[in-house]
Amino acid sequence: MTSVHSLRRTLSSDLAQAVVALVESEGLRTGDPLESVKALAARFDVAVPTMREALRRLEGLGMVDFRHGSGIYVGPNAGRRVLANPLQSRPDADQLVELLEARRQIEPSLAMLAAEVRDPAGIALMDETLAQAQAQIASGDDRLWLTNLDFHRAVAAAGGNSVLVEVLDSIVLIHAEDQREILRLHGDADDDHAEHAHLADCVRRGEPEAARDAAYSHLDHVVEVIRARRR
Amino acid sequence: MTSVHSLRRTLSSDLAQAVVALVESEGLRTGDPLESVKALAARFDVAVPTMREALRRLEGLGMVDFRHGSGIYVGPNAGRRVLANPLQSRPDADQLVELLEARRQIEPSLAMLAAEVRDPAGIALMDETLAQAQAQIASGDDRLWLTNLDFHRAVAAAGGNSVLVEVLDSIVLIHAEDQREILRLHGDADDDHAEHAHLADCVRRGEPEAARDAAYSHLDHVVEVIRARRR
DNA sequence: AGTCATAAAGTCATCTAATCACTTGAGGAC
DNA sequence: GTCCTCAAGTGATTAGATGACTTTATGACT
Repeated sequence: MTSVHSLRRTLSSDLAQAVVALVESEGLRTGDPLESVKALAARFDVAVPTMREALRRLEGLGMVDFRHGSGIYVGPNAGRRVLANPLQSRPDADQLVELLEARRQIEPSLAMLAAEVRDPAGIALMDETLAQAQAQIASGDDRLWLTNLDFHRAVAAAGGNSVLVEVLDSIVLIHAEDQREILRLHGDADDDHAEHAHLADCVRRGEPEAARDAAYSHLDHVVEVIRARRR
Repeated sequence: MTSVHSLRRTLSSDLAQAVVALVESEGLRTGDPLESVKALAARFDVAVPTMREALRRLEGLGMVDFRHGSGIYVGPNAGRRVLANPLQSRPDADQLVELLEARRQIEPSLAMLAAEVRDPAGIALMDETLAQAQAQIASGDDRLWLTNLDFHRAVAAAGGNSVLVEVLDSIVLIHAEDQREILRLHGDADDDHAEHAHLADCVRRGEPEAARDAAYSHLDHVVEVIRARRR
């Protein structure tokens, strides 16, 4: 059952690994420029098209960005271990339910950890996103759904475990575009916000069980809304 | 906080997406052959190197495999939404602890779901990996650590939620190579196996709370073993 | 009939070279 | 100082070539 596929080494796979090692050894971060394709090809003594193929591998993973006319930059996924597949198609109705059920299973344990650890940066992010959501509800801002995603990320961040942050972020990203529709179907942004606020309170107060239950009932509610739509 | 990076469309990114759509529309699965690079280039009316760049993006994600002299095949990650970054370096000691703590937080909820759902395929896999592990312990087989990974995957599978299976698999893959060392440090394969067997019993019997606690104490034990090594 | 060896065709892997589109920085004019 | 223009550098895509690998077809032998 252990995954078995092509293990043949190619220059492009070795080069991709070498670029990752270079990014790490030079302490580069998202947004930092790398050498140009031509310079990298020279550094590793390969042809430009071969270097480009290697860099496209990295680009597919979000580890580098090509900027036309400007150069190659370290991408948003540099240093990240768990990823959302950027090329997977939008979930259908069944898959969306499954996704939300997965969240309903996982997020309570993340909320619990958040209430135990109460990482200050995560707490600050929770507060920030709650305030922003409040303002967006008041002004009818269309971007509320994005802010709600950020709230969930912030809860994960309050647990102080970067792997869990990546996991939650990956799950959320898979159906990011659907969140807008979910919010619309929910039909009550104030109610949704109140559930978020209650969860945040439990986390802030350091009540793991309450936080777990708040996260569960919030996600359970969302699952029910989406289930209802499927009938 | 929402990720912002290059949104400029290129042929290679459009082509990558088009190949994914082609794989889906033709119902292709891991291991199935695609058309040759040359034929794909002709199909999409682009030059071969451009097609190759697009396919390298997909290769980076594990969605296609290039086989020298043979052709392009659908890769192991086709259809998969949550991935482990194949190019991330091995975790250092701190990161390994963080990873295991993440598992300690998540796997109890997966075990709980497994005990609630008891998906037959997942249960069968659990039984199979336990029996295999038993045989490997008896014969001193070096591959025990691989089988133990499969056991954890099987528990996730028993929950019947494919997103959670991918999540668990991704987390496990991040530190796959370290599992060998973890098992060595644990020093007691029989004890480890007994913990697995106990967890499997709870799942089989449909006891969610017991399964959750079994998973937690098992992972907690592993975390302690690794922490001890760090001192 | 089946098996084995060889050659040809097809395919990937890497390279060289060219042209076009975009960005950045330097220099000059005001 | 600011603004504009141009040149240099950079990515994007194409065309073409050679070498390494795999698969298939054909012929010879048993």
